[in-house]
Amino acid sequence: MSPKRKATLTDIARESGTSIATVSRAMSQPGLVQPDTLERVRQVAVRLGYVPNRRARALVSGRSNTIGVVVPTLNSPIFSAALQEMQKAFSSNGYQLLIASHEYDTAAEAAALSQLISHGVDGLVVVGAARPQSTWAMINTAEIPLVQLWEGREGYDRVLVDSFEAGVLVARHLLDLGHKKLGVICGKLQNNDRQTARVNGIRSALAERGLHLPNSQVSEQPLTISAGRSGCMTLLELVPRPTAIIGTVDMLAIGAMIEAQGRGIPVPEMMSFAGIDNVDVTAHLSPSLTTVDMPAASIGSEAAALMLSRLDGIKEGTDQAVQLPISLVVRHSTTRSPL
Amino acid sequence: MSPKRKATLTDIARESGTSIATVSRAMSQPGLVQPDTLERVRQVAVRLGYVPNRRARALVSGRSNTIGVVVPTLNSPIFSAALQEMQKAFSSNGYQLLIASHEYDTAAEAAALSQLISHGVDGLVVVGAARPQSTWAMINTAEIPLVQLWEGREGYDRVLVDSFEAGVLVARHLLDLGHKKLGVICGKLQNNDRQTARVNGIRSALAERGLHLPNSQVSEQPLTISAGRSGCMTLLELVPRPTAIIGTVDMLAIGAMIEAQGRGIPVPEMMSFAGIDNVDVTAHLSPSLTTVDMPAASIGSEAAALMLSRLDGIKEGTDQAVQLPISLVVRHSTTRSPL
DNA sequence: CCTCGTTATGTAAACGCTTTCATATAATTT
DNA sequence: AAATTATATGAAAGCGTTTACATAACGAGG
Repeated sequence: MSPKRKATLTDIARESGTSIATVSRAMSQPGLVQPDTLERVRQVAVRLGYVPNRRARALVSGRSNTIGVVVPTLNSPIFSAALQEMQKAFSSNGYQLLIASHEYDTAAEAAALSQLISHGVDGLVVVGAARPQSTWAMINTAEIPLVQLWEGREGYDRVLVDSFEAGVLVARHLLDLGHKKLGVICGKLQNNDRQTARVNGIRSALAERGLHLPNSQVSEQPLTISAGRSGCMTLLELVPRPTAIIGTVDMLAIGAMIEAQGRGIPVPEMMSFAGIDNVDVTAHLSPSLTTVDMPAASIGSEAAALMLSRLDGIKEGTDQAVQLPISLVVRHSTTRSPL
Repeated sequence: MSPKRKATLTDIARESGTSIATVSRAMSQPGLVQPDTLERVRQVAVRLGYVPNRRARALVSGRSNTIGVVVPTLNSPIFSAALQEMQKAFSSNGYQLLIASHEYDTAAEAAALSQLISHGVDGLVVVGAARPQSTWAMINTAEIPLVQLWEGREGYDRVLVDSFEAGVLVARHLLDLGHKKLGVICGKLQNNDRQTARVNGIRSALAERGLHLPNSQVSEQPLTISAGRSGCMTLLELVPRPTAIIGTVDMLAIGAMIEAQGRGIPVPEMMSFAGIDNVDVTAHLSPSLTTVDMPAASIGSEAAALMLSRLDGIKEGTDQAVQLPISLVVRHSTTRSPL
């Protein structure tokens, strides 16, 4: 029933009375072998259930047809969406995705990258640019194309969305509605340039109006709904209470809004809530959540396009940056300040 | 920086005045080389920035330290959660995850599996057992450990949750509340044994009470919130209207509930809604959603444990099945039938 | 001393594939 | 008909490792 050893080129060569070189060509460059030989080889290949060994192929050709992707976490609709698109684009170009996550730990990220590199990936995709010099050095010595997502440093390809501007947009929107005291719930800021930029954007928008955001009005939290709730709890104790709360990711804003509603605070009449990212659910909540659209899926497809152009040698030389547009999505969770 | 060639064992051997075999041993079995030689080799290795080439290692050793995982989609909190756990468990055991998705297309799944196998993965993880005979044949000839998730056929390791029972639980709950006419919104049933089993479970619970579920009361939809909304729209046109709607995945139930609320139908007073999966948000909706807890994260970690035990050769021989418990989570979206 | 283990190291053969380079045959030109 | 060119195929050289197998050095037991 099942052949003991896996079929190799040598087996096919023997069975089809030809040479290993011819079989190799029949597989990868069919144009180079005569039609009848090709047919014969193919039949034997099918009969033996031949599957090419990509490891061997990778060893000799120096290419593995594999792309390494390192994301902070798989448990986020944002990164899932980007991954999903990359997976689509890469697999239809014959590439496989080697995926790792590091749970926002720089050491874990370095370890993952090192593994991927020694695995021989043809390219690397990472999120953000905040990582120790040693990690950058490792990436450099690998000498393979790198694409950075969301944020990115110069010198490497990158697909960007303006996190700072996202913070500005959402804060300005609330200020325009007359809110003077904001609460902010954000993710851990250390080694997270997306979060940092968003908060900085908020601060900058406040500064434009001569306002200041003391640390007491900022709550750092994990990126979950429950964390959003507890962040909200903290902020509600401020005196006077903020009239609006920004979650720097939607999940936090959602949690915060739910917590407020649970305490009988009418949203948005008494208190406004806004997020950033525009994940699916936000449109369906009641009230629907005002947020800033950050096109995660497009980031994924753009990244794939960028990487593929590098791998095909179409683009060479200097680094490219693609900036994707973001936009404020005003829904029903924000309204004029009651004060 | 000089665009130097990557250091290999040969380079280190030359520079350290020893042989390639000794260097290899120094790397992988340090106990076999004399301390001072070891030291000398290590220093040269560091100086040259040596990184072992896993492809070559994989070629000769026949192991790639890579696990292939094929999921229907990355865009689902269920699969993300499972992947997340697997990633954690595998990476801390020195394995990398090679991930592919197929968007519920069996041909795409077969292609992905073939790619993974030819990549030389040491093990495969798949979701469900519904795939053509040809795909199973391919898996068989690969002769590597396989773990099936959610559903699985005998003869291969599997981590199971009882999808049929999930359907039974949720339907029985509604029947107990006096509901007589149910609407069901489910995912595409073809080649999806999880969805099929859930619907069958619902049908079976109805049959226990002598009730029948005509196809007109079942709406097949993609697995999104919007799809849940449009599924709900269809079902609302039935005369008489169902008094309760089951979404066979939470996203569908959420969409349905939102649609009903949007039309001014009081939930749960006038109409009950229930889902299956118990994803994060369900607890925070208003009203919170009654659902069946399906432990996606545990499925991931159990799967990893099973696979690792196979790879370490701890477990040999017959297939193992791990059955994880599920449970009805009654929240506030379901109540007694108004009729 | 000579044989017998140990222990440390080197030699060389795989692993399965791609890819020059050379050769043989067929097709085209002079 | 000879010379040139194109086309198909084969032989063989790696790609960077691991791993039998062989060799050499060194005490120990007889």
